[in-house]
Amino acid sequence: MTLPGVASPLIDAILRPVRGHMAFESCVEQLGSAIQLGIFESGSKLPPERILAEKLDVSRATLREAISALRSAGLVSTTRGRTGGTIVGLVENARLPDQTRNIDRQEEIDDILIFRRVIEPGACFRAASVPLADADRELLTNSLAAVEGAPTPVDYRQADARLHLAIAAVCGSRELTKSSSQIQAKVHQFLGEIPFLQKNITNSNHQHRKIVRAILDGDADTARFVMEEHCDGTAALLKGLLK
Amino acid sequence: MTLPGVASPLIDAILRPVRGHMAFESCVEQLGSAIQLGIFESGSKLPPERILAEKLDVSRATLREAISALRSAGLVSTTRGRTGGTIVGLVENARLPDQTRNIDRQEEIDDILIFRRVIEPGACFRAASVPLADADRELLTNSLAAVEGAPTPVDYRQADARLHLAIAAVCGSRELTKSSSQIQAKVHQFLGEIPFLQKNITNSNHQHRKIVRAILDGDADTARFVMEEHCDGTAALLKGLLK
DNA sequence: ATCTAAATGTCTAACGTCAGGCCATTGACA
DNA sequence: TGTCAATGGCCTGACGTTAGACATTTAGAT
Repeated sequence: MTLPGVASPLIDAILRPVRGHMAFESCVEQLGSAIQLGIFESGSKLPPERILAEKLDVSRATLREAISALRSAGLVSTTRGRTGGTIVGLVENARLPDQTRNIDRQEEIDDILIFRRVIEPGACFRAASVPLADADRELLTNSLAAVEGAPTPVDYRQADARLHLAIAAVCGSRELTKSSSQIQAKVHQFLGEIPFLQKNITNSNHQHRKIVRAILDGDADTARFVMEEHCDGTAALLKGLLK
Repeated sequence: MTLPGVASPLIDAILRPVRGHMAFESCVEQLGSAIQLGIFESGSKLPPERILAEKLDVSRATLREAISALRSAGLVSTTRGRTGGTIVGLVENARLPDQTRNIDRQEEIDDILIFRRVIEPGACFRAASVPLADADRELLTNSLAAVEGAPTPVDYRQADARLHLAIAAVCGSRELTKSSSQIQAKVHQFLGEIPFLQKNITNSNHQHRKIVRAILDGDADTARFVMEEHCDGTAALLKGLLK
């Protein structure tokens, strides 16, 4: 299935059961986000429909419609037969049917940035305050390395989202992870609409390193403080460039 | 409708649109929680079905089934005619059909307490960091007064939940408010299962006062720190008494 | 060659939900 | 006293979702 790597421990964390109706839309959104955030790596296979349907807690029929939509959008392709399955394509092409009405948009941006400013520093503080399992420590260092080694802007943004998600995931609260994944999906979407600024990346990388180091060292205050600055930086950028 | 007071500014905040299916269950949960948290005060009338259905974004048929369930549970009673409506009954009687399977329960408690420990201190910090409108400041002082003046344990727990929710609400993020209301509903449910300890209440009241004062004074660090202690106190209590 | 396993593809009956209209009841107001 | 407006109560047709059974395709094992 999905190749082992930074992504795979996150899959189970991000694939929370869809709640009831809107089942189709929610599936498209979750799978689409997961693919665009690189939780499912390009070229890898999605789990079999029956398994995926179970994880998302929807019927296979509904899941299939969602996959069909993703296929129309060019995000995945499907083959049949024994080794068949749904393969994640290159993300560059794809554009999910815009769901964003421009009304309320400014409000939505403010909303998510406030929420983020609460969640992410809090998650850093928590992550640094508790003893972490080796797997968690490794997840963090691998995620950090992936961000720093990202060759292209698209890869960078995906790796960045995964790092942030990983920090939430090691806290051990499903609800917290869920909120973080919502946030990453939205922020990722917004970041895709502004130019890629080298200066900002350099700065972010510096902050990422400090955050991960502080978490691994158990320095909760520093982890939280640097994440606050990091969030403020992104917020300023988005507010400035996205009007 | 609902009497003016601390509750009414919160109604619109907590009544977020239900998403699609599970529509019935979600309605029961939202309305039931709102009633048990005292967002709808005892003896007051719910908004007319047509209005409520619109706010919850469900069909009237579905809403009516939910209300019918609440009626069976003894939470509300309904009268017809021009001045008819659905009246909120005394909460003491009621017991929503348990939705909690005892499996996963410990896990659920840990999950929500971790989430709370992130959300609530973060919300305090945020609330103290931004200039608050007069209405917000008043909401906070009124909510605090309601907690301190609560005559019975049930009232106390309701008022407590509302104070916490109010702090989140003044931050101005719908997502944050939503998370907080989820947390309050769960924590309120758990608190209802442990004895009412005067010592703990005295301590909590002291912390509440400090928190609200710090928020109103713009002392973000203090607000956050005291809320951290407050959450830790509740967490310790629940973990100790709820096994 | 043939069989088996693993995956996608397809169909159907039952159910929950929706939108909207109409009916029944009751108090307020002219 | 009679009318009206606001409210809960009820019905119908359409649609999305579910659960499960069954069909098809393909690669490997026998």
